[in-house]
Amino acid sequence: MTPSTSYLDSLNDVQRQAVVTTDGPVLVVAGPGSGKTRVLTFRIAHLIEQGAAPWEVLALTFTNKAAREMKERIEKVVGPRASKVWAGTFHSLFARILRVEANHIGYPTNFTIYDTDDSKSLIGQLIKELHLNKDLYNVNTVRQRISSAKSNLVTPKLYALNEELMTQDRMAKMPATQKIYAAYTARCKKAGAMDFDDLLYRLYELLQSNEEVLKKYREKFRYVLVDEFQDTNHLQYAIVRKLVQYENSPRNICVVGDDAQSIYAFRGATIQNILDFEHDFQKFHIQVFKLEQNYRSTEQIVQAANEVITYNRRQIQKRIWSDKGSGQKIGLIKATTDAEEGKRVADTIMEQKNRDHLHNREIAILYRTNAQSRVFEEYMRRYNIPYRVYGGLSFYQRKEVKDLIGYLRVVVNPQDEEALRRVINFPKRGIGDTTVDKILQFSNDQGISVWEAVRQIPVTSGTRSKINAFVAIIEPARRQLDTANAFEIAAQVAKQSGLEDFYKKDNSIEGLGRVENFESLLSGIQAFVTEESVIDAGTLPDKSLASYLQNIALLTDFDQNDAEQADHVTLMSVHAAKGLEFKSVFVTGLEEKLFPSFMSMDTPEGLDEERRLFYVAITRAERHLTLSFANARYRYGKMSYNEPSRFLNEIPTQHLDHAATLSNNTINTGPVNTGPPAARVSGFFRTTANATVPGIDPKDFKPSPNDQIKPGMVVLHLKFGKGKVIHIDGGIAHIHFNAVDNPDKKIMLKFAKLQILE
DNA sequence: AGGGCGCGATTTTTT
DNA sequence: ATCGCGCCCT
Repeated sequence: MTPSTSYLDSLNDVQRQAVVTTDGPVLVVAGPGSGKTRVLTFRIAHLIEQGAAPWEVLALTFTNKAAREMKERIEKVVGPRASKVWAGTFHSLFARILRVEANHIGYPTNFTIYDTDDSKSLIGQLIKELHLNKDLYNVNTVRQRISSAKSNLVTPKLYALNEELMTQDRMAKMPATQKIYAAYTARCKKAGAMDFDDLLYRLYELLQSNEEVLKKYREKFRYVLVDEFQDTNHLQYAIVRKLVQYENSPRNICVVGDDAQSIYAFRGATIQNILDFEHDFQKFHIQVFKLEQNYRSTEQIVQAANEVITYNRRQIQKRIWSDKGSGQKIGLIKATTDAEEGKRVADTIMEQKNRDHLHNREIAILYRTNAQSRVFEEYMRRYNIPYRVYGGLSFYQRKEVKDLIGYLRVVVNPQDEEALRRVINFPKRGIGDTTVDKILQFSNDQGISVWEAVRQIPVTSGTRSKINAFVAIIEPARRQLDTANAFEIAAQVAKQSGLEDFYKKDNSIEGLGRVENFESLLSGIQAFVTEESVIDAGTLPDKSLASYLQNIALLTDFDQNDAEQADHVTLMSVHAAKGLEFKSVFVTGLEEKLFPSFMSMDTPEGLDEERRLFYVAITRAERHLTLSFANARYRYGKMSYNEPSRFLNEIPTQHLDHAATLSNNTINTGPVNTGPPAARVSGFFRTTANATVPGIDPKDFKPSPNDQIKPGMVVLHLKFGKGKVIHIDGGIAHIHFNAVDNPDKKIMLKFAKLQILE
């Protein structure tokens, strides 16, 4: 049978090579917008068309979204067979394997997945139990150390033997970190719980310790693909290697990545893996394909990106190119304040919507830190532009959601110590910290699970009846685990636990929001039992509570693509924008110490990562790219003044829209007397003109209450000087200033500081 | 057990 | 500014 290979026609030469080279190790270096996902999905489709069984293909991604996208696109080519492909995130696919094999490593197959909060809570508990000084032992720091140890295959034993780590801990005055790590590992195991790192580490352990299982999966996964390879950590690569690197292996491994888009080094990702991959598979005729044609952006944008990235030290040589024509130059907004930046971005969006007929959904505002979103939200509302902010607290991290999930977790796995601690006395039922501590201690002393401790611990009769009240919520639900579906149990627990009433009692605005979340969790569970498809089908093909919990443990907000169709402007951090594209992109807050972040700018590595982040940001744009910065912005409650970002200077001026720059330059002022002196010289962005109106000493300036400002008044503004209020309209004052080039300003009273003169 | 106050730090984030 | 914390007092 000659398989249909017409899908190959839509690929360029390099892409096609990367798709049809199905034997032996392949490294695909894929620049932004170069059709990476296309290559990956077509490659999988091609494998299947060439006779591979779908279930022999393992395709690993980082996000559920990427996995879903990939599956959908494979299905378009090969049909329903696509659902049998093992395509998913590292964590979800490994969890799926562990659900089957966990007993080989001393875990129950219904193990709980601890999220980051659970890990932190347990570490906090251990710091307490080990009588360590919590001023010296910071929970976050310890968790980081443990996480990074696991990601580097360092077990508690190896940790103790590692002089470097132990010395670091001693230097940081936390010499018992290894002890915490060891205790943490034991307690997770005792609770039948794996944290996110464990889903990887325990799989590695399994493959390492059990020849039979290793052989089984080596034979099963004849084709292995890894997306976003630059984001993998050592542990992930170790597992991949374990699966494909062995005697007589066909080594059908294909990794796809872009070193220039590595922006997660801060959480353990290492582009060293790309270099190691080349090295590790060199003698097996590794083939390297570079996808350099960019199908996303115009030349101005692509060339600017190329220039910027040359400032980085180490990189795989490549130069992306585009045949989409020169396109528009890159816009630049120089604002005096963050508020003005917000306004000018909103103005430009209005302009683009009118002139270029852009839809809201084709526009994105990107920033380095989530805190920057506020001003943009403000102006989007003011201009009536629909928008959506991504990031922040995810649905599943909300307290009211975690509370109910906590109960459900105890129902499914009563050994789950973290969930138990969370809910045993919430809503309050008179079981205090002292009692909870006693239970934990009893559990540890007697070597029994926390649940057995709850039931057996000898206590006063008053406490006993309170504990029994709690047991009476859990036990009946447990008895129904095999017969009732997830929703039936959840609805019952929501009532009996008192959680539902607790939240409904609160009539504050936030309280109503919590009720809403609580209910939408319940309806989500209902949807889970009624709907056919679930995100990662195959873990458990049933509607049980256990199955539900497994499904949501690895979900994030991003996966709730409810409003994805809606026509709104997107506001998100640059990190969150990775992998996305928009017709028009605004990269905002381009100031030293913000982007690049002050947290990263003292080391060359940190700065390089910030630059890659900038590279990612600008390559999100298809046609319109606008960069912006403010001379002054509110940060941490005070005004701060920073130089324009060095990254701006790294874009050749020929790509920048000077017309726009000049016409908007009228209010490009330096800081007003206060703030650090402008020390940095080079670079055409350096602000030279000081447009501050002479004769005003900020010390004498006393802003008047904004509600006293009325039309006809003469007011003083720190930057613009004296002006006359023409009229006020919806909180916006139209003021005519005398001393600036662009005299008519619309000023929002909410933000403005104006002093009434007459 | 729980509320309140004062202090300190402040990026990015998937699973 | 704001949030989270830890501690102390009721």
